[in-house]
Amino acid sequence: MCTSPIGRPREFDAEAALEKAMAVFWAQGYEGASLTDLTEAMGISRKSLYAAYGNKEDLFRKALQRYELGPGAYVADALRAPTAREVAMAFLAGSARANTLPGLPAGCLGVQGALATGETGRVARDVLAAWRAGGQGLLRDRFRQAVAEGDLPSDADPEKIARYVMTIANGVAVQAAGGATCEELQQVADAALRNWPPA
Amino acid sequence: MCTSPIGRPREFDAEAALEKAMAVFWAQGYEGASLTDLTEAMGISRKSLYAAYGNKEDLFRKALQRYELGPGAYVADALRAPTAREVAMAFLAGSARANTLPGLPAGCLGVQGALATGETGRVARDVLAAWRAGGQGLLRDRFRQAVAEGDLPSDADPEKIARYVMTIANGVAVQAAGGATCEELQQVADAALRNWPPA
DNA sequence: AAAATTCTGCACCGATCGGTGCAGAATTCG
DNA sequence: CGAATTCTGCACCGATCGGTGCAGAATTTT
Repeated sequence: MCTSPIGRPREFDAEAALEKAMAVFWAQGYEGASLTDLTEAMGISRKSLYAAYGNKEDLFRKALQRYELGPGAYVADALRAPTAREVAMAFLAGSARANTLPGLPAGCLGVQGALATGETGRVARDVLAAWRAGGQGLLRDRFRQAVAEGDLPSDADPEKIARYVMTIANGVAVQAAGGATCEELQQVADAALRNWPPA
Repeated sequence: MCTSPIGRPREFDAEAALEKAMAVFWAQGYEGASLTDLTEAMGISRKSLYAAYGNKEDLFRKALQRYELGPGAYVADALRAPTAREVAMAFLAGSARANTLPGLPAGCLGVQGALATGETGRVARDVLAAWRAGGQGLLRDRFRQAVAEGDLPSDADPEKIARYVMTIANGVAVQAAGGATCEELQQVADAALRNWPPA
């Protein structure tokens, strides 16, 4: 058995470096983040990056996972709220907050990362589109459960409600990228959920 | 006096070619649209492009202006509606339609074009961010007028209402890029304006 | 000590980028 | 006709891209 592999041990914190990479992708998008940008932010050499994370696309996928567990954790939190309305409120409030975190890029990695790209960024764009669609699916499932529980009226359409909520969140991300503050975005979220269910 | 300049006349329709360029920028973003993509879609040579439009950045600016007069004309139309609520409704309905036009890219040029880019696309990104902010300002001014006319209550905040409406429109653009249909987006718009004013 | 592994850092690869120069044909003026 | 202008198309520029190879030092194991 071997407690640690033979050879010189890794000198950098792989998790901390991944967090730096996440921030770069977040701020500059997949294609806008060059390997030089990434390695400089992560404080490691090109070779170390490839040895530790694979290639740029692999690094991006890992950064997206890191985003889900860090700044994007509000999604999972919101889904645990007791009622559908509270789910929606927590989701939008979390979105407003996560899109305006001090010290981190404004907006949402899932929006900023690769809405439109050239051919080289097609995979990243598809990954993010699927990621956003997945999140919307989670909301829909949660609202379906609410209908089953009587928390939402039986004629409510979970799909439409999920799309409504996610559309606001997407708009919030774009607004944040343009400089809107958390407070301003929270007001938008409040207004969007003034009557419930929305559809 | 000279009715036409000396020399061989231009063989392509500059307006039609600009429309093609607009579609390419719309679908692929500023950086994602290479000169080869553009010239192939426009059906002209590289040299003709530079002679007729300047450089890539100039072409992008002209394409954005073309967008305002074509697919984006719903904004100006909506602003002419008689009441604030009708302005908002027309704006969101037009947004839903313009983001899902058959034969043209899904989404909004102002969103797709350059949310996040590398250094080379910084100018384009700033142009688009300013463009979106400008549109929001137009809404705000229109809502200010509505307050002055008594169409909106005197305690209504035109700035907040404009931001609310624009956030929905931004979210609609992202949704459309992900494949949402016009009908689905219209339902979102309906829900967002169910109670009025929203804030 | 010897082997194994990872480190840093630089040079280099082929590909693509935006943009330009040049040659030769085409067309319209005086 | 000759001058002027724009056309097409290809080759080329320097820069940057993602990714790799290599050399030599460092640090761990057996």
